[in-house]
Amino acid sequence: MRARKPPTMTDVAKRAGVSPATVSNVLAGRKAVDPDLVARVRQAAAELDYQIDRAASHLRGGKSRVIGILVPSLENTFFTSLIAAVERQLQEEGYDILVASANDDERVERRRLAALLSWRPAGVIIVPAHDSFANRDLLDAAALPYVVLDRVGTDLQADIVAIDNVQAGRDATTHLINLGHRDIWVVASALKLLNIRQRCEGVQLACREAGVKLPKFIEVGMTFEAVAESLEGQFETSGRPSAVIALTNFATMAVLAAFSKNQISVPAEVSLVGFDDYAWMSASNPSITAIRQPVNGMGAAAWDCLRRRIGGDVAAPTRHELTAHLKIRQSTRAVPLPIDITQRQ
Amino acid sequence: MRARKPPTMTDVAKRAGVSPATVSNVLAGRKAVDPDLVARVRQAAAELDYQIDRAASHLRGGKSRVIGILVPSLENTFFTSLIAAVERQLQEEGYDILVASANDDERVERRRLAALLSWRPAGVIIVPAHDSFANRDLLDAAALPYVVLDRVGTDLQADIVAIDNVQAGRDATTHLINLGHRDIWVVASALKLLNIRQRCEGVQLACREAGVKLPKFIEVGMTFEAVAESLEGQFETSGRPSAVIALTNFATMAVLAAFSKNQISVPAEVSLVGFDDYAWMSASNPSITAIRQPVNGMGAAAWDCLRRRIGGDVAAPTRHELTAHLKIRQSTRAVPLPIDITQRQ
DNA sequence: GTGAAAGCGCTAACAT
DNA sequence: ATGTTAGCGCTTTCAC
Repeated sequence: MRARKPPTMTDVAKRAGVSPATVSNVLAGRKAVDPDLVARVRQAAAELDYQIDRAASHLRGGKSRVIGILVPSLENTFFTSLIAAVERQLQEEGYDILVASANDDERVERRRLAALLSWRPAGVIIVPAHDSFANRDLLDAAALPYVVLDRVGTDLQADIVAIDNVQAGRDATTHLINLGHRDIWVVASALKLLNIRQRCEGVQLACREAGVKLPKFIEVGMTFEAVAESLEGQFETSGRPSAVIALTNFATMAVLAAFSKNQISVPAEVSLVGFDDYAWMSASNPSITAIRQPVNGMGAAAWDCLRRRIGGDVAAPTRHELTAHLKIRQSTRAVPLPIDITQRQ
Repeated sequence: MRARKPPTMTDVAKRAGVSPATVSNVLAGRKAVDPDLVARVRQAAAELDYQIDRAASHLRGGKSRVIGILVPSLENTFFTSLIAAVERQLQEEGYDILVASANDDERVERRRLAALLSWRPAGVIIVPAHDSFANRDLLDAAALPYVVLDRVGTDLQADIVAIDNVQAGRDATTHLINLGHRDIWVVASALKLLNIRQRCEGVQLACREAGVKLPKFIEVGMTFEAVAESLEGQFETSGRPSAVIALTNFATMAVLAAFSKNQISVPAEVSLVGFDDYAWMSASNPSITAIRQPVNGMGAAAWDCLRRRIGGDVAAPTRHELTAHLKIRQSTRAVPLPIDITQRQ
């Protein structure tokens, strides 16, 4: 199971009766080579099951064909879907991906990023653990192309791919307002992340546009238990909302769990708009109305941008903003009672 | 954003006034070095933000500190959780992971595997796309350690980490039988995968042990629509079961969706045991009784095994079989009517 | 169009 | 204990 060393380019060259340089040229298709030699080289390579050593190729050539991908967590489907989308694109062009998780911790992120960089990848795609993105200095120092996904500070001088979070928040809210909801709660694990704040902004915007009172924003923590507790506390002090917007896929699950625990029925008693669109949301009963982020589009856009940079594009950093779309299902419905117009503010 | 080259070991050596070899020894902690020089080297490295070039290190040293991970799909949470578990272990020991998806296609798997191997990783962890695992020849030819996860043929001469699928199927079934269920359907996207067949075996075993009639096994396809159609067809010809066991997490979702579409209430009308335990299953209403695979344990076992091999262990291939545990929630409940004893066979 | 030779950044053997 | 040297497998001038 160990020991036997893979054939080298020199082995192939000997077998084909040519020089290593020619083998290199044939296999990389870099220079014009006599068709006869091409055939001999290809056959020798096939016979030996030759596979180029990418590390050596990289070392000498300075070009690597690996991309580093660093995400805050590999336990969150949103990030792994992003990785899936990127991998789908990359592999077609002969690239591979080094994947690492920051485990939601900026110090871990720094360590993992350094590790990825030590492979001298052709580029990096990163979803920062925090939107301050303190570790970008490593990327800048490494002087390689990178794309920042999803969580992004405003003033970042870098290529960015994100969704229009304000619009996403606005669409969700407008949908609920159109259904007659006036008492909306907005729930997120943490309100400090920029993309979450932007979603909140969109919510407020929609309310102001409709002349509806602003919703309550609730930060609920990172575990199902914490979320249930927060919400139960809110129920006691403020009664119950007519609708809830959950701003992440985790929040969506946690709110559902809390409702289920408190025997609050969706959508009969409370409507729910979730975030991110995953299979379980359509399987769930009721199926969940959700804001669907274009994960594939984001992955494709990131790679598109990165490839251009690797190719030498030196244009100013770009910001790709994709649009999230509301997928309406069963978890939202019109408020059953006539709207009390005096509630408007 | 490009151009600037990272400092090399020679740069560090010059700055510290020592030889490159000493820098190497200090940084790798391989040989005893004078504390004074150690300090100088470390400082020089820090000042230059030196990061070792792992490709070069690998080329020269023959040891790589990358592990290739190949899974059938990156869209399935089960596989990405496995990756997360492995990454968590690996990174602590300075390893990184190259990740690739076979996209459920053996030919793609072959290409991706070849790509991973061309990095000459220290080892490979693979969940084969099919349990025939035709592509293992590539791995054997590469003569490097690898661990096969989850989907495994019986006679495989390799290190294997899997769960006891028979036991898992048996536990699910026994639970239902104990609740009085006698008319059980077993649902899977595809019945040909070995681990699925083993789960089915466990189901039959439990039935025979309890003297209960064997369940109906239904292959339902890979999309929600296909699953709903299959099940609806079965309802027409065979009526409805009192309980369903879904043998994968996808099947679990799809069955739920089909029930929801046909307004079949869980668990009032039908009990449901799902497979794999994910957050949404506890958030769902009703929460889903499920067979929980020890994903972290599997990842840890795989790395444990692989690391030993990398370290030179040449013992005979081992098979690590972990146990899946039934997590009982709300989607299963006792049949409401007294059991008709005449139904027993 | 092809080959010879140099060298990418590092580590392991050897010499000091 | 440290430095010198050679060379991992490849690509890239530069001769021919």
